[in-house]
Amino acid sequence: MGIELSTAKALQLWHDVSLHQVRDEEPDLSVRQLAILLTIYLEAPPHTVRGLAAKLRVTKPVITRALDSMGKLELVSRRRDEKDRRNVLVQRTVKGALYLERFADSVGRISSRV
Amino acid sequence: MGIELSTAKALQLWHDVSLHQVRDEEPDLSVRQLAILLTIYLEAPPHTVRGLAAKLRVTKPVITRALDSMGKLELVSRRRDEKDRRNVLVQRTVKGALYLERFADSVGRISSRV
DNA sequence: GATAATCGTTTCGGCCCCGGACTATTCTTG
DNA sequence: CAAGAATAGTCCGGGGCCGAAACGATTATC
Repeated sequence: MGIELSTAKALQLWHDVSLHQVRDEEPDLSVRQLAILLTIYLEAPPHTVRGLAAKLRVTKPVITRALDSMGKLELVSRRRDEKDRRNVLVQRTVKGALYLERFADSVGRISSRV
Repeated sequence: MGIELSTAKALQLWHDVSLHQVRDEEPDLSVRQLAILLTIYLEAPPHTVRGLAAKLRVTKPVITRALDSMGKLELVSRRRDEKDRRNVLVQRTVKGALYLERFADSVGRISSRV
């Protein structure tokens, strides 16, 4: 019921988007960072370090470091959970939403040409 | 005409594919490496270091290093151009073709669920 | 209240990538 | 044939990311 992307078109789309991403001097996110960012913005909160690590099947420091670097770019923010102060709640930001909006727009534009 | 990917579906597709890519510990390619690999396989040869660097708007060492690491994985190979021995011709390999085929298949499978 | 479990972070040594500058080789030009 | 241009590779100091392990803070268990 989905998009029905043929093999050739899938590769062409990935090629064009990757090229666009590499060329653009946007803050270059790694595959892992982008996966984390998209999970935070597309899946229902709350998001914790441990939960993200389990979902991506990576170790906790990977999440901590990615949140550090994306936090510097203000794409995400952190807040202590007051109910259980061991937890950190990862939160969305305006800049992060705009970043993904731009990204989705460029994918959409490119896909209409593939 | 193209694929007509809506903004929401574009993000969902990228999320699912990135997640799949991060989880599967396939030889982990960076965004740049994947862009180079796709360019080699989708655009018409010949491919030289200088040409790839210009197309991606990165420096030459980036291409050399990426070819080194992807060469170790046997995803691409290099050959001297006998017509002009200053040039190196980047060539496709069976493993590289299979790698991209698997990648495209997973994108196709995921897109049909988005 | 003492002990154990949980959570996020930090530390550690190692590895890879970055771009600018430089080198070696191979044409091209005059 | 000599001088310069073009090409790919290498070197260098800097920086980021990696997983395992140790750590401090907090909560749960008994």
